[in-house]
Amino acid sequence: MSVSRKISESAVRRLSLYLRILEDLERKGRNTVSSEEMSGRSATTAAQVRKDLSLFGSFGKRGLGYAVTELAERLKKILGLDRRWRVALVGAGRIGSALVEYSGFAERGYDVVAIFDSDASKVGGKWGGLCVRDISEFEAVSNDESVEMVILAIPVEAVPSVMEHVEKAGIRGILNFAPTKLKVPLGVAVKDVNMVMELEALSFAFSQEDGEG
Amino acid sequence: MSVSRKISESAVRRLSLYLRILEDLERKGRNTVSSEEMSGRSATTAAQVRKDLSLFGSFGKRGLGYAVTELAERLKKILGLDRRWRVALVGAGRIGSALVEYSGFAERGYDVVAIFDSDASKVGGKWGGLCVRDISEFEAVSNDESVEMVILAIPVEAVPSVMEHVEKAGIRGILNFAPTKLKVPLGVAVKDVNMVMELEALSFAFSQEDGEG
DNA sequence: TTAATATTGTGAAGATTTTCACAAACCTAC
DNA sequence: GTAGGTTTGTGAAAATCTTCACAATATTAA
Repeated sequence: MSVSRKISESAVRRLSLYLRILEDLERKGRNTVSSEEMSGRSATTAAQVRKDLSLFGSFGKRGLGYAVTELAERLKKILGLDRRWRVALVGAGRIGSALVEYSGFAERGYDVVAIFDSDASKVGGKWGGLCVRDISEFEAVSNDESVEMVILAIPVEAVPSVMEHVEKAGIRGILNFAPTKLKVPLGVAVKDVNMVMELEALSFAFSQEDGEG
Repeated sequence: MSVSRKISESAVRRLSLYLRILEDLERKGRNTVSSEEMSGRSATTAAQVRKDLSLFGSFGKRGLGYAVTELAERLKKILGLDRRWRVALVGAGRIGSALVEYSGFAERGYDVVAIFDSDASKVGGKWGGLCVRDISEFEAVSNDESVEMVILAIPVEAVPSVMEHVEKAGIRGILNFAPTKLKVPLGVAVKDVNMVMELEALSFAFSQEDGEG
């Protein structure tokens, strides 16, 4: 089953959501689920659910629906969750702290195996069993530890110098919390998380309402 | 200038990004900027920039480009940033802590004016000048404090009971960090922030690469 | 004033995503 | 085995979003 089609970002996002729904159903002991029910829980349409899934194959049974456990397994595989990922955190600040302590990452297969900072007062400190390393050691350590992805929780000013290390180390996936668009070589995937932007979308929605009617 | 068209989510996201770029240019003392230059800094095309802006009016000068400061002001107004917003934080945990300490919110006009939790050991504690209140006080306090938006940084289990309070208080904007799709009445805007989902998109990108070629 | 150059604003074309609608497939009951 | 009810998978249609391409407009220089 080779997938040569390009899958849209929103489709991937929905797949994540479907997986979460399936895992909930699994906990509740459900065996099968229809696209109709999935759509009800995910703010889409049944047709959308079926179309999304059909991008990767034919997982359901007509007249019956989808086998919860089996579909969950398939989605995990599709999303690359049938293995563990080795992740490095860069930036031992507030956000970094919240992330490292958050169990959700480990549950999903993402293991934080190294933490870096450039602040001398933080380097050497222990964070949940890990020693905070100086950013200058990034290439060496991330190589030793087979780091595959990086979580960037640093201020905008620090981005250029940190990105040099990250590039040199050949990292190909970045979860970026810095409110700036990263310049990365081809083949490196970046996902931006920007909470201010989300709030702006909320106040935009309000402003629109008020401006009309 | 009434805007009856529906503006897409991605367009709003780009507007936020344009604003950030403009503010950077402003700091650097630039007076004008072309759609070409904006596109270079925002991973879109010049045509996209112009189209996005033209949804709200005609802000540029042909042959010259856009006046940096003026356009920034316009965008602020469009995004509802020409005023301050009163925000309540629900959930005095790790994520909540990181958010409250984060200066970016206040800089953009979002003031955290109340903090709530259901954990008795947290209630009464001081958080950056604010007293953590019990969630049962939500309606009363958020009414007194004229809360307009809520940041939900609570575990999934707590969502239903908290949402009851939020609904009753008539809140119309929610920034949701809980990894579940909220059920909200019509007219309530929700933005989801889900870091695990973003990581899943990254590992999906990797898995696709590996599966091909 | 006119020519040369730059850059916007925007219809129209193209691409992508979502929805529709229905044949095909499956289950249950009798 | 057949009828009746359900639900998938998927082409085709509709809707939405992005890119193209160029007339319109502004600036500068002579």
